[in-house]
This record gives sequence, C-alpha cells and structure tokens, in this order.
Amino acid sequence: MNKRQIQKKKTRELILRIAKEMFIKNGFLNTTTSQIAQKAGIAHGTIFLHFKNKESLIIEIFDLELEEISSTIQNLVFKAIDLEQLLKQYLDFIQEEEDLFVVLARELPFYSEELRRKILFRESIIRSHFHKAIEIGIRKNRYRDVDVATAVTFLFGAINHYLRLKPIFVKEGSVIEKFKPSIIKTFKHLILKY
Amino acid sequence: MNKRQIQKKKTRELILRIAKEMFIKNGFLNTTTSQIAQKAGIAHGTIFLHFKNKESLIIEIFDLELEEISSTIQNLVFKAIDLEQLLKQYLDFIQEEEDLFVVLARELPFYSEELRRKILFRESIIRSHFHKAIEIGIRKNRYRDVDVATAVTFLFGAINHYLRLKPIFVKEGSVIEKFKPSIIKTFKHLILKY
DNA sequence: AAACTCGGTGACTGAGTGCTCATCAAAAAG
DNA sequence: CTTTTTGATGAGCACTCAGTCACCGAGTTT
Repeated sequence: MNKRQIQKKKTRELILRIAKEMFIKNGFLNTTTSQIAQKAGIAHGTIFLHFKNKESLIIEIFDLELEEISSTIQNLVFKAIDLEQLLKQYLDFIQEEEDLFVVLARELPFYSEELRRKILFRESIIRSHFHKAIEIGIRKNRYRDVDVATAVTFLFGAINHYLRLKPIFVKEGSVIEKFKPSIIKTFKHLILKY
Repeated sequence: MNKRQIQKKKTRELILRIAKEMFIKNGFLNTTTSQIAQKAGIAHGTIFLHFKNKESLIIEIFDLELEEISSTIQNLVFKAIDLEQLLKQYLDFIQEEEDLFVVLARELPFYSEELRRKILFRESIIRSHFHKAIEIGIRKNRYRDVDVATAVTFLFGAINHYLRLKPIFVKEGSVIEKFKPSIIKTFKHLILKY
C-alpha cells in the first residue's frame, strides 16, 4: 500500500469509528452526516467519497456491530449451563452495550426494510436459543407447557420496554441492571412449575 | 355566535378532524402541517392561526383521544368480572383502535416530555387496574405470588412488541386479533397456579 | 354607505437535511 | 521535472419542514 491508500483507509476507518460513536450516543435518526464530518475533523463531502450514502454507512456499521454481538451471544450459549444462566448472561451483555440496545429498541421500526431485516434476523437467532432451551425443559418435564414463542416475546417485550423508556426508569446508570433481578424472577415464574 | 365565529369554529374542528385522521394513519412524526392543510383544503398558515404550533395541535388531539380511551377503559373495568375478562376486553379495545396504538407504540420515545408524560400517565392508570386485579388474586391465594409490576410489564411489553413490529407479523388486518389467544394464554400461565 | 374587524391566504423565511461537483494539492507515474 | 491521478475540500444545490406576515375581502359595526 502506498501513502495514498494508507491515508484513504485511515480516513475511512475514522469515519466508521466516529459515526458508530455518534449513532450509539444519539441514535441513527438524530445523527447527521455533517455532525459526523465535523466531529471527525474532515470535510462533509469526504463521507460520500467513502460511502454511497448515509444508509450504506449505517448498514456497514451495523453489520460489523451485529456480527460482534452474534459471536458474543454464541459464546454465551456454549458457556451457559441452564436457561437462567443464559438469561442472566444475556442481560449482562445488554447492560454492557446498553446505549446501543436503547437506540435499537427505539428506532428499529423507523429503519429501512433492509436494515430492519438484518437486525431482526440476528435477534431471531438469539430468541431461538431461548426457544430451544425452554423446549428442552418442557420435554424433560421441568418447565410448564407454555406457548414457547409467546413466552419469549413476553421476555423480550419486557426488556425492550425498559430500554425504550429508560429515562423514566432511571436518571442515570443502567436500567437493565436495575430490573435484572425482577426480569429473571418473573421469567422463572412464567416457565417454572411452582 | 355570528357567521365569523361559526366559520372559525368549523375551520378549527376541520383541522382537528383531518389532523387526527392523518396522525393515526401515518403517525405524528410523518405528518406535516402542509399535508394537513392540503387535505383539509385550507391554507397552510391557517393552521397556525388556530394552534400556536404543531406540538399544541397534537397535544389537543391526544388530550381528547386519551380522555376517550380512559373512559372506555373505565367502563371495561366495571364490566369485567375477572382478570381474564379484563385482559380480553382490553385487547378487544386495542384491536378496535389498533392504528392509533401502533403509532403510539412506535413513536412514544420521540415525543416531547409533556406529551410522553400525558400518554404514560394514562397508560399507568390502565396498568394499575391489572395491578390491582392481580394483587387481589394473590391475596385470595388464587394467583401465584409474582412480582406484580414486572408481570404487568411483561404483558404490556409483549403487546407493544406486536404493535411496534406489526408489519412483520401480519400483512394486513389486526395483529392483536392474531395473537390475542396466545397473549391471554401466556399471561394466565404467568399468574395462575398450574 | 363608510369604516373597521378579523379569519383566511399563500408566498416567503430560515433552519435544517443528504448529497454533488468544480477545484486543489500532494502523491504517483512517466 | 512534468504530467497524471486521486483523495480531500467546502461552497452550494435541491429539497423539506414549521412557522411568519403583508395583504385581501367578507362580515360586522358605526
């Protein structure tokens, strides 16, 4: 790589890094390309030299981000001994990346078809892990015979509820941390026999 | 009232009616004041003659709408014999006004502080009815000793989940209708002993 | 009938937005 | 050294939006 190629790559990575920071902090919808350029210390037009449009920039960021999330979850699934462990660790992970999950919980319905499908596809994989774990428990007669898909929706719905409306639940700090125990307890109530 | 006052009132009510239609159909965020004016067959400026700004127009519409919702729910509570009846009738009501509830589920986090507080206040009243009904059941030893607030959040979280992402669940028609039985069943699982 | 009032008008403003393109300067190629 | 290439620039474009204001004319008052 010659000087030009190196510089080009650096600029591209700078844009990705700053954009990711800003998307997570203020959401995708509320982050403008001018803001990104300003914060990155580059010209506004430079962004469109590296990315066809704002949409493809966000798509690339989410692709990288979702890939990372997926592999982290994949690790959790292998490590987690039982369903409670899985849920606990999943909530820990959300808590670590809470700003990102808050943005996703809020903005998802407003994203483009393509982006929404990608995110929901990843979420469906995560859901399927819970799905399987519950089904196994039911088959072993350890869990109640619940409607598995709906039970998972109850769980994910509650998590998203806390994330979406985070400011009314906590002034600062993590909302997931605050409600983790009651989420776990209630989910256990839902599936455990007595 | 003279001719002028009558005409003024008519225009005001026309704006409210058309705006409400459009807000419910396309959401508050995606409805512009120009669109409202065009559809109402009046000049754009006329809107701001009757309402200080777009925000106060939406606030007035929601105030009327939320008042109606509240009184309907109040009636449900008196009619409903038990918790299952209450939930069933509440879901029936959401189904009737599904377009509005879809918009609220999606856009709520983006509304102004004032509007959000108003909507959440009404929702909290509805939640409190479920809350009370569950608590009574627990005291009578008919329900399990669940964390009541979280159980209600699981329920409302799931309902909002279906509403927010309606297009991925149904192509057309009501998403609540489709999932009503499984929502009721799963909620019963959550609170009923066996 | 003249003067005044006021609801309604719509062109206009200003603050955005994503995106473009003529231009530049430094690096690469000849 | 000269020419060509190319990444970066930033003024500016086309567009959207909520909100304003000088003006009009029908309705009301005198």
